[in-house]
Amino acid sequence: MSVVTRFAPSPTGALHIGGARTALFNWLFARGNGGKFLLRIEDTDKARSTDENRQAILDGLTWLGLDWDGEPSSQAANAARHADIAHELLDAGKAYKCFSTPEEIEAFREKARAEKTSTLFRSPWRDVPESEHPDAPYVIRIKAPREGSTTLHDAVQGDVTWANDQLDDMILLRSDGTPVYMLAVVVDDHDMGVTHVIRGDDHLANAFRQNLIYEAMGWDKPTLAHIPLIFGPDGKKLSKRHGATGAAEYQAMGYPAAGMRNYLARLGWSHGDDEFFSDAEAKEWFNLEGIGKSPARFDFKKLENLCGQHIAVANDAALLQELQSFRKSVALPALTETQAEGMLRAMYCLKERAKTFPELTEKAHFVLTERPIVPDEKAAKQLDDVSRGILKELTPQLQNASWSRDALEGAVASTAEAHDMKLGKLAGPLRAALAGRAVSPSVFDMMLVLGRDETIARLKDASA
RNA sequence: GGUCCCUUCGUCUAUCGGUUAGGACGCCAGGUUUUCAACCUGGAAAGAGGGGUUCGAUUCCCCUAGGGACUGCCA
Repeated sequence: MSVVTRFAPSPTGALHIGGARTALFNWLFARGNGGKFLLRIEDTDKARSTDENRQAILDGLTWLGLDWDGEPSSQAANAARHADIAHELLDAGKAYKCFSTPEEIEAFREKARAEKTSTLFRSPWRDVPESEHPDAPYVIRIKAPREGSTTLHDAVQGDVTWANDQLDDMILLRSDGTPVYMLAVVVDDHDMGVTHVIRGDDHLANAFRQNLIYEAMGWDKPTLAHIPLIFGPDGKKLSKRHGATGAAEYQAMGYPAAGMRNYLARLGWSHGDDEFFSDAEAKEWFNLEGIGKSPARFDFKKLENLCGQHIAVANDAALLQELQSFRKSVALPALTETQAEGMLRAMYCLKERAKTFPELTEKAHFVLTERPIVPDEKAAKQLDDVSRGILKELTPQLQNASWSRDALEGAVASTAEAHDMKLGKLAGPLRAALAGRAVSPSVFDMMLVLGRDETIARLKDASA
C-alpha cells in the first residue's frame, strides 16, 4: 500500500509555524516513501474561514517549498457526502436523533461544572423510539459505547488507552443539517485514501472520538502519529507575544526556506546526531520512529545557525532568486539587472557570511550601490585626511598591478609597510572607500568583484 | 474538576538495562584574522524528586511535583 498523507489546515488564521512543521513532517514522510501529500482545507466553519487565510496558507507552504499533489480540496464542498454517512449511521442504528436544545445542554454543563461532576452530556434521546420523536429540530449523534475501554496505537505516543465512559455521543450533524468537523475529517481521510495521519497532539483525544466513526463504518484505520506542539523559548505555548507565530513572519525576517525546513525538521525529530542536512537526506531519513514525544521550544539562534549553513552551500543563482522573492515579500524593489549581475559575481564571498537575506543584502552593499559612494557614519570616520592621503598613494600602485588576489594583496601590504602600519589599519579606509561601510567582505574580494576600473574610480572619489 | 500525554546539559537531542551519559546551537577562554561572518583548540553544562524491579537503572513499574492537550451544534 502506498503512502498517502495530508495536511489539513483550517483557514481561520495564517499558517502557524507549528502547522508548518506538521505539513513538513507529512511532506517528508510522503516524499520519502514515494507516496502522495495531499492538501485539504478544513473550511467547515464558515463563520471563521476566509479566502485570504486560505491563500495565506497556500502561500506559506509554497514559500517553504512544500508542494502538494493535485488540487487542494475543500472540506465544505464534501458536506453532502458527510451528511450521507451520518444518515447511513442513523439508518444502521449506530447514531440517533437528539432533540436536546443547545440551551438545555448548556444548562446541564453549567450545573455539572458547579457540582464538579462530568460535563459529558448524556442525551436522553439515545434510546427513544422514532414513534416518540417530536416534530422539532434535532442533531444526529453517534452512539458511543459506555463500557470497556479503547486502546489506540499511535506511532509516536505508543499505546494509549481511554475508558469508553469518557467518550460522549458526539454530534455528527448539526441541527441545520451541516456536518461537524469530527465527522468530516474521518470521511474525507477515508475517501482520500489517507494512510498516515500525522498531526498535532492536540488531536490525540479526538482520535478516540473519530475512532468511533471508523468502527461504526467498518473502515480501515490509518496509522496515527500525534506530534507534540512547539513552544516558545520560555516553554509556554507559542503565541503572539513570542513575536513570530506565522510562517509568513519568518519569510519576512529573511530566513531561507531550506534552513527553515532543516530547523523545523530537527525540532522534535532526530536522525542520530545529524543536525545539518539537505532535503534529499531529510526525505530519505525521515520516519515516525524518530519523532520525540515531548514538546520542543523554538530556538532562534539555532535556526539562524542552520540558515547560515544553508546559505553558504546554496547555489548562487538559486540564492539570488530566493533573495528576489524575499524582497518581493517585504515590498522591497526587485534588484535591477545590474545589481543582480553584481550580486552573482560577489555571491562567492557573500554567502559564507550571512544567515538571513537582510544580512546578505547588507554585506552586498558594495556591489548594489553606485558611485558616488556615500559612506555611512562609521565608514566616514575611517576616511580622515591621513588615510585619504595613503589611499591616494595606493591608487596608482593598484592601477599597475595585475588584477590577481596575490598582486592586490602585495600592493596593499607594501603600501601599509611603507607607512609602518599593519594591513588591518589600511583595510579600514580601503573598505570605507570601496563599500561606504565598515562591514563588508574582504577588501580584496571586493576589488576582484568590482574590477580595476571601478575600484580605481572609487578610490579616486574617496581620496579626492 | 475529570481523562490522556510529556519530563536527559540554558535549548534541540543521542542512548533502545551495563557508556568517563555522546553530538549540535548558545555560552566562556584561547588562537587565527582585514571589519563582519566563518574557522581552529579547550572548557563549564543534564538524567525533576521519591520509591520499587534487577547483579546492574537515564532506560522497566508505581507515586509525587511541574508542564501540556482534550473536555463545543470550533476546527
